[in-house]
Amino acid sequence: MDSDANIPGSAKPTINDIARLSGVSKKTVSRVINRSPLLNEETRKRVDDIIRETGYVPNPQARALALRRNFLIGLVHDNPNAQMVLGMQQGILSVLKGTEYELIVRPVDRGSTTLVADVRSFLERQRLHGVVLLPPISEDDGLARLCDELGCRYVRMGSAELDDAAHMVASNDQDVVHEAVSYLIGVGHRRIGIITGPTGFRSAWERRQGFERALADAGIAVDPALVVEGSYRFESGLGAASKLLDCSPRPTAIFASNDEMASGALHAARRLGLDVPADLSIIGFDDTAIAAHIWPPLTTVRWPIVEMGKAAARKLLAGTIDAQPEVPGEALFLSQLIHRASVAPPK
Amino acid sequence: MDSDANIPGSAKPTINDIARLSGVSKKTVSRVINRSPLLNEETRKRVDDIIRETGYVPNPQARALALRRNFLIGLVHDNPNAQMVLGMQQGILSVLKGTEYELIVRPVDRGSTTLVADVRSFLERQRLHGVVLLPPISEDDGLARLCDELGCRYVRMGSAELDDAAHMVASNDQDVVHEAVSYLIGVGHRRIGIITGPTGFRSAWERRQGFERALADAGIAVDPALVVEGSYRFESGLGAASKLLDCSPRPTAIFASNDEMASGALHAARRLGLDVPADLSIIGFDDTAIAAHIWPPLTTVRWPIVEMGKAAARKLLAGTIDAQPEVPGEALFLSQLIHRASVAPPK
DNA sequence: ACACTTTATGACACCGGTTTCCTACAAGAC
DNA sequence: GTCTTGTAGGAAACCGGTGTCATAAAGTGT
Repeated sequence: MDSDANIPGSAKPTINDIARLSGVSKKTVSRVINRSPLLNEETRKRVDDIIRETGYVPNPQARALALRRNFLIGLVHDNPNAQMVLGMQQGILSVLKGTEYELIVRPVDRGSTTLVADVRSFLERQRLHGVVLLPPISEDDGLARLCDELGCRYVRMGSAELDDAAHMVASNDQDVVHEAVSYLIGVGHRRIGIITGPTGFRSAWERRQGFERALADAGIAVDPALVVEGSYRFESGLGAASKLLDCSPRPTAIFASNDEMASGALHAARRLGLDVPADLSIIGFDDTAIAAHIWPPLTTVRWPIVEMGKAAARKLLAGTIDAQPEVPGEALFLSQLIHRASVAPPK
Repeated sequence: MDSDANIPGSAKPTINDIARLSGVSKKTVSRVINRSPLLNEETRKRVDDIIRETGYVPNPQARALALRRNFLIGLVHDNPNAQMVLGMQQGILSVLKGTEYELIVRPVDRGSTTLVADVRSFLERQRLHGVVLLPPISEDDGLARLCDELGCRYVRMGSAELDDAAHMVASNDQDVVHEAVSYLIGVGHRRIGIITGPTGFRSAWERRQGFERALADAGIAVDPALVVEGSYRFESGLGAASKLLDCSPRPTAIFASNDEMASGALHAARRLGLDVPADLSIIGFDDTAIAAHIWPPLTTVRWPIVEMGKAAARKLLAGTIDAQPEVPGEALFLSQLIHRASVAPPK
């Protein structure tokens, strides 16, 4: 059978071995591998059998050299949220599994002035098949242009539909925040604070927009004192919530633009002796592990992150041999409000 | 200057271009690239200047083919702890940064019967420079043997020093748990429960061992009823803690073998109306984000995970051009007990 | 002055695929 | 029976590096 496939030290078969064994030329073997249509069925079968018998697998390095293109998908990110990055990886990898593509991870510095140059040299060197850009750097149009210029496929993850839907996998942040804040209003809250994400982040802007729209729709004016900027970090949530809870009259509910800041807000409330949700309702965003495990369990918004990763990978593989059917309209994913125990009617 | 380096469409220079421009042979350029010692200083400089001027970068695919070895480090894992996986990635990547190595991520199924075969085909295909094995699969000797057989460098991450220290980056789980439990005993606890990790995991065994040794050293007998197995998941922590708190006399402290189970235990205590730490002290393990953000902030053990990642990468790069000085004795890393607010003397 | 290293470099094959171009042959048109 | 036309498959060059070995020039000892 696989006589020499497992003998340690025995070299792996190459395309030449297969050609010799099946009595055809390299090129014909290559045609078999690449499912060329102009091939005699009988020849194909003969070569195919040899390939199976020997356990031959084409050498990816040689292919990459000849094709000037690697079977690698890059994940370029600058995102501190471990769960998000890993969720993405998981989604992408689940689609890549069984194909000849592999995932290569490239964290970058958003702050760096050489960001675009760094990514450029990475893409040029590795000749990736495609890249997935995670927020916040996915919001950088310069990177998208770079990919276009380099002929590298790309998908941008984001919190809102952008113009180039072809390259976008997005979630409906604004709408779901609208829903969340409307829900707070629905249970009776009128003074609602928001801890926003940092200025310049699309996600921060979208979420804030959803917040303001919900208030506007309910005929509630936005009190600027109830809008405090955070940095998406725990400490900033703690600080921002303290500031909000100093206002008078005190807000009865807070929407935090991510879970980490929401848990900071929870701590701030506790320091003031406030009970959540009796004295203060809190809603977060992301549904990280912490949301479910904190006390009280946090009402929050769940991003279908793994699904989005799958969609991104499918987009990148579209048109290749390994392509999976692309689900139509899967550019926009709907986040979901997860009801737990951090919301109650105001006293 | 870099006349054609940035003209879109202009092909990237190859080794042939450099050879032609500097009037030497390909081989000599290759020698310059690889810092060959038997090279005239003057020639080197001339070629080096051309390389700099043109912005030439060797094609990694061609190198991989010729060398039969890729400049890729693999991260093979089957670990549900996002923070741990990402921390590792971060550590590894910080060492890889600036080198020509890239990181390629490969999650696997521990359960799968084809585990070793999967990893084998992955390694054979990609011809990685080396791999980092994360627990729990790093505990599988079969994989280590496989790497040896394939001539692939590897580093195993683990929770205890194993025999092959050359391939090991470990933490002192047992000792630090001993320290943690001794600390509980020190503040007065006598009935201490443990939620262990699942049987078969080295980390679970080590932590349990540390627990038992600490009790033994204090002359306290281990009550089998106070040892409950968990699965490292939140729900199992909740369940296990409920079981422990049903015992009478009730334990006054619980050591949970990871933070997720510790937070489950916290919930169990809250359901029974128990105050942590007044009625029940809890110590966790991992220092995940949740530990600091939960209420009360969890006393726990911090793995120097990023540092361990760096060490692993340094080990894999040792002896290469990109090698960084290997810190001697960095096979064993010391975890640290982080004191927060979930421990108090028993009533 | 001679053989004998040592040093610096080049020619050429090779890694394992793909692409281009060409040939041989069979089928169909006239 | 000759002339296209189409199809299956092969030869050789190529992708961009590296290894092996040969060679010319310079240095060394006697």
